[in-house]
Amino acid sequence: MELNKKCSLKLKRQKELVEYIKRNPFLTDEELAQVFNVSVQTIRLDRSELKIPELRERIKQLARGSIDSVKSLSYGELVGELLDILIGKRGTSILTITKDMVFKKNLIARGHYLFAQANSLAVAIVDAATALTGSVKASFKKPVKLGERVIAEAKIISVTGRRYKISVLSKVRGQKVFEGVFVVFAVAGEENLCE
Amino acid sequence: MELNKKCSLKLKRQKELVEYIKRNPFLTDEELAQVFNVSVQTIRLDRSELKIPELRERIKQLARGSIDSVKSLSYGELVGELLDILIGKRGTSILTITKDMVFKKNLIARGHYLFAQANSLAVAIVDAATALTGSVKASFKKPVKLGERVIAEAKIISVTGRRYKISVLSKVRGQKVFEGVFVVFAVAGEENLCE
DNA sequence: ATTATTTTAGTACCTGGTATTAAAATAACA
DNA sequence: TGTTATTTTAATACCAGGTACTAAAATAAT
Repeated sequence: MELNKKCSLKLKRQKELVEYIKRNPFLTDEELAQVFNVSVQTIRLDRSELKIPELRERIKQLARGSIDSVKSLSYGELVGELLDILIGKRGTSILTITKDMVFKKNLIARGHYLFAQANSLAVAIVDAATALTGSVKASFKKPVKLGERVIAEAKIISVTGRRYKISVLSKVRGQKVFEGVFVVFAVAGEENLCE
Repeated sequence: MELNKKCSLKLKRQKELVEYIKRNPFLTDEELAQVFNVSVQTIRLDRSELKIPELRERIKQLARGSIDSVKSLSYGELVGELLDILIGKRGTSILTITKDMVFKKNLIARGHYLFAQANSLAVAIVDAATALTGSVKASFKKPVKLGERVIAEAKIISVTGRRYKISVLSKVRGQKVFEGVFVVFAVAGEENLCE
C-alpha cells in the first residue's frame, strides 16, 4: 500500500504536466503523450484526475478571456479617473489609453474615448442629482496614441437656469488634443432635455 | 444571368454574416443557421465563399491573439451592430442600451454612448484605411432609456480632399434622439489631423 | 506468491466540422 | 410557356480530438 517510487513517478509527471500545459496549451493529448513518453490514455487519465480540460476547452477559455476585455466603453460612472473636482465649478480627470481604445491599424485612440472622458467629466461637475448632455461642439486637435495619458479639465462657463455650459480641454503632456463645449442640463425627473 | 433580387439577398446575408461572426465568434454553423434562418449547408457555403474559418479555427485564432498580448481587437472597432453599409456613401447601425450604459439613478443612457455609436459609424463609412475624427457638432434631442434600440444613420454630405463631412441621425422608434455633424479625416500614415 | 496500483488497449459514441455529389427550389430570360 | 442559371438544401462518407467505459498488462508492495 505504499507505492512510493511508482507513485512519485506518477505524481512527478502530473506536476510537470500541469506546468507544461500551462505554458503550452495548444497541444493535443497525442502530442503530450509523445512529450512525456507515455500512452495517450495515460495523459487522458492524468488530465481527468487533475481536472485539466481537453484541448478545445482550453483554447475556448483562452479566447473568452481575450475577448471579454473588449466589451464596451466604460464600466463605471466616469470614463477616466477623477483627479480633482469642485462641484459646480470645475474638475479634472485622467485617462490612460489602453489597447482596446485604439485603432489596431495605427494605434491611435478612437475619438469617442476622448469624448467620453470629456462628457462624463462635464456631467460629473454639474451633478444635480442627474445631468444630461444636450449638445456639444468638439474638436480633436491631435491624435492620441496608445499608452498616452490624457488629462481633461472641465470648467463651467455659465449657468442659465438648469442649463450649464461647460468647456473641456484635454491635453497630453501639455499638448492640447481635444477641446469641447458641452451644454448640459440638470434634470430632476423625467422631462425632455431638448432645446 | 442577372439574378438581382436573389443575388442581393445572398450578398446581404453574407455581408451580415461577416459582421455577425466578427461580433459573435463563438457560434456554431448550426446556431448561425438558426439566426439567419437558412440551412446549415448554406452557412457552410457562405463561410467557404467568404473564407471564414470554422468555429474551432476562429477560437484558436482568438486564443493565439490573446496569448501574443499584442492582440489586435477587430471586435471593438464599431460601437453597435452594423446593419447596412455602403462605404463612401452611408451606413446604419443599431445599438441596444444595456445596463452598463445608463445612469443608475434614472436609467437614461449616458450621452457618450450615443456619441460613440455615431462616431464609429461615421469613421466606418469613410474607411480610407484609417479615418480620424476632427471635429463634431452634436446635439442630444431626447433621453434614451435602458433597453431601447438606437438606430443611427450616417451619410456623407461632402468630401473635400481628405476631409469628409458626415451627418449622423439617431432614432429610437422613429423619434430623433441624437443628431451630429462629424468632420472626419482620411489619413494614410501618421500625419496630424489638426485643422 | 499475492495483492494493489498504474499503465495501456480497445471499443462505442460525440461534436463540429470538410468534401463531394445530387436533387430541389428559385429566379431570369427568350 | 419552357429552358437555363443560380442558389439552397439534403445526403453521405470521412476526419480530429476528444469522452466514457471495460478490460487486460505491467509494475510495485507486502
